Amino acid sequence: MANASNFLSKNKSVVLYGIFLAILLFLLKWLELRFMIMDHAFEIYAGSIAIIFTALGIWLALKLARPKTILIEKKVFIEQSETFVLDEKELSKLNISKRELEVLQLMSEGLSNQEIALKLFVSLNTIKTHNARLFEKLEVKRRTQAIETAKRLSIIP
Amino acid sequence: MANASNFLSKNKSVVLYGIFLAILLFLLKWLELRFMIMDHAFEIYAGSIAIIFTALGIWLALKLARPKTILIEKKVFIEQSETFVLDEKELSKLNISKRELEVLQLMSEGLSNQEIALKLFVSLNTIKTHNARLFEKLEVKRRTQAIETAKRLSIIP
DNA sequence: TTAAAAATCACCCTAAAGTATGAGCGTCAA
DNA sequence: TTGACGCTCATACTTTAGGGTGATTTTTAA
Repeated sequence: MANASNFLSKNKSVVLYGIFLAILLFLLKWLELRFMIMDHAFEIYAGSIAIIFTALGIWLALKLARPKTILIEKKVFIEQSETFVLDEKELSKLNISKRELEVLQLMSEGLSNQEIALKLFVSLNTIKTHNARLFEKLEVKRRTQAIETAKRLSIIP
Repeated sequence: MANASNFLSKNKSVVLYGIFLAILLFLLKWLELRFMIMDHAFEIYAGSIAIIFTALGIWLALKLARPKTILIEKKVFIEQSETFVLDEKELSKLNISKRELEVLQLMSEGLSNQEIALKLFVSLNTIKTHNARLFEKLEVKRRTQAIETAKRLSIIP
């Protein structure tokens, strides 16, 4: 859509130029006929043409050249929850298992160990074991630190 | 590599202009020949000069013009940490004091109550009292929930 | 100035979290 | 098949977190 109008506006210049050129040529022709200087001042004539057309070329080029600088800064505000992509590299680097990640996510939602255990149909002790391994792998001492670190590393949203 | 085709597509108008010019000149020539107005040699010469210098002008303009148009499309995914603005309305609505907010922030950084106490030069019991009030105001039961809720409400980054 | 809110701290108790160690079971690749 | 790994669970213990209550001292606002 923008291409079409763009092209038109550019072509308009071409058309204008063409008209201008025609007028100019006819003017020159008229001058020729009027003063009959063709044979005597040929160099002047040719020089004029050269200068005029050079200027025309420059004008045309500048006119048709693309706008100087278009800096489109597209700011995309998207919430983390929408944007979140799990950093699998980090995950495998830290060697965190699926189950551990699951526990970590529930932990970050504010669930207690008991609640996590109930949700995952396992015992409280199992969750504690997962936690211990998680803290070891994330090199932290508390669940709050684990959450903080995991979020920073894009392991959880 | 891509420059050549790029140049062509970008300067389609210029090429079109050249063709238009040629057609125009030939048209004029044809008119001349048809009506036998002038000597042919000069016309061809002048036309050549016009074409050459127009091309020169275009070339000059394009060559000397400022560096190619820079079109930057910058997608800025603004991170929470950069964007964070404290929701003061929520804060006053919940009636959370400055000190409590301070404790909440340190809490969210993964610090233990003891560490927070040391950092703020107060006793552990004081922190516990702050916590209790915080949990009450945020209507949560655990620090992890407090952090989760506070982040959701934009009370902490 | 005076009441209300904020900040401080203590004590006691319970609940939850975290540590350490050991072990059973299933899967999957070498 | 064997050994590494993941998941599970247990017991025992320590530490931290949280609840309840009461109290003192600043700060702040009416």
